[in-house]
Amino acid sequence: MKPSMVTIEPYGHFCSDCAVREFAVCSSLDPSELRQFEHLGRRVHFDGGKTVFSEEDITTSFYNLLKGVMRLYKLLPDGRRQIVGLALPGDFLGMNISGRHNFSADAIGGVTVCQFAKAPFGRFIEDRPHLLRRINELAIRELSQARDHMVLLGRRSADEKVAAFLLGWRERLVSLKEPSDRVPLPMSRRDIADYLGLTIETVSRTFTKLERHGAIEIIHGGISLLDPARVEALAAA
Amino acid sequence: MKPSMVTIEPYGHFCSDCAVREFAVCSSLDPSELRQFEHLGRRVHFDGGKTVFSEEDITTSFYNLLKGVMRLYKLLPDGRRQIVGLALPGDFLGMNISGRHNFSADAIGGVTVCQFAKAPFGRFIEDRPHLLRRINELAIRELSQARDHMVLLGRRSADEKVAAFLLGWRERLVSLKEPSDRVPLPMSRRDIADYLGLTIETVSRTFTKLERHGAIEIIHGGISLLDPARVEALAAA
DNA sequence: CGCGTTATTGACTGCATTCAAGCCTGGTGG
DNA sequence: CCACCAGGCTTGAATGCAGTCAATAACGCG
Repeated sequence: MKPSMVTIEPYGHFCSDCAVREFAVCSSLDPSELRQFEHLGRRVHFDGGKTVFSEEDITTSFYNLLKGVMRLYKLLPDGRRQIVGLALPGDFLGMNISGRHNFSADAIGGVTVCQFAKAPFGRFIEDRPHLLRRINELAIRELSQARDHMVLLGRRSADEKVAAFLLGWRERLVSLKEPSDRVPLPMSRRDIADYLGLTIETVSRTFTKLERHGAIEIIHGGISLLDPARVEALAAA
Repeated sequence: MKPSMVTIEPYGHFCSDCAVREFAVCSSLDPSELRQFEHLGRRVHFDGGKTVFSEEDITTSFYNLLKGVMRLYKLLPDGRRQIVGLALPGDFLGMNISGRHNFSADAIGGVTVCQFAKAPFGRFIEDRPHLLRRINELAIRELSQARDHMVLLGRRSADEKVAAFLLGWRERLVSLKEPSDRVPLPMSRRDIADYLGLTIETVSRTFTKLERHGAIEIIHGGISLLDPARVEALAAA
């Protein structure tokens, strides 16, 4: 049977075999807290392309990404899109102060999230400052990434953007202990373009240029980093 | 006597007359906590142009901006600069997870900050989750601003960038209860350009164009918004 | 096998940058 | 008080990088 687009597993009893337990928000919880925590979240699966939440939605849930990749983006009224982040397992989504998500989030390929209803999660945090501290850490880390990305968007050339993207993406995957020189790129050229503030044509041309120069090889579903040093030089640190 | 570039006031006894008490981090503290808090911070004044902290500095202090405007920026090795934020009174600076500031911060015009040594401040937070919660709120607000700015940098034209900047800046000043249609711009054209990912020439040309169209008037140290609706239309929401 | 989608490649355009003068303003010293 | 200078700002002309428009190629899917 073909899986439905959104599959919900029953509540509870899953933290023990959770792949992101060590580095997600839940890393701050001790074993007994973790048992209570299990009952707050449920695993939900989204097929590729599905929208998990939208920019103007009222926030009813937080999400802990367990598996897969998500694009976080904002749209201008005329349809121009800027991807403001690519989420990987361990990322925590949904915090805001306006009561609304201020960006949209789609699954890129299949995705599994741990979904928490806002109110009970809020109550759970209430008397667990170490969890709040952990959430704060993650927010500050994202803020730092956001600032780096602003530099890329505002001050780097197309070549530098693409090179920096490949290295940065590889780096993030490595920290999730994926292998190394073969860099999978599950997102489309359009996604890459919208992440880097470019057009698909420019991304495509730049990939081809890098390949012609022997820096990378374009393979199915990703690239192979043939000459990391050369790519680093192009990224202009 | 001409004031020295950095003036340090003695510790303590200043929260009571602090202009940002209501909306800065300290808004989360009750009166008795505030009295303790006073002894942690000291006011420091920086003249215009002075650097308060630099990108690669090890973090030894946090800062609560009391008065003035600061530019927060990152530099590329070849000197290109991207301003990643403009800080106004009430903003809290210095949080990071790497132990180093990951951006630099200069005073634009004279600035007064409330400076907290990292260790005692950390200890003070320890058993005051409401303060941590407040810091988290501010981080999330900044994250939201950062994402908006990414859209501007990656997907907006020069005209849209400048128009959106003027409106956004006015909005922030209004929320600090500055008047309205006269928008002071204490920062230089270079600062504006580096904030918007443009060159000074483009910023200057765009200002002139807006003025010729009757949307704004360029006045000394700022602009006057003659036709806000027109500027909003140009900003493309 | 054929269709629709995604990616690549090419030719041309145009927006923002670069290069280059000139202007205006504020501060300094005669 | 005014002349001069330095730095910031404005304006103009020319260039070039990335975007647009368009055609083709490759792929995934039924």
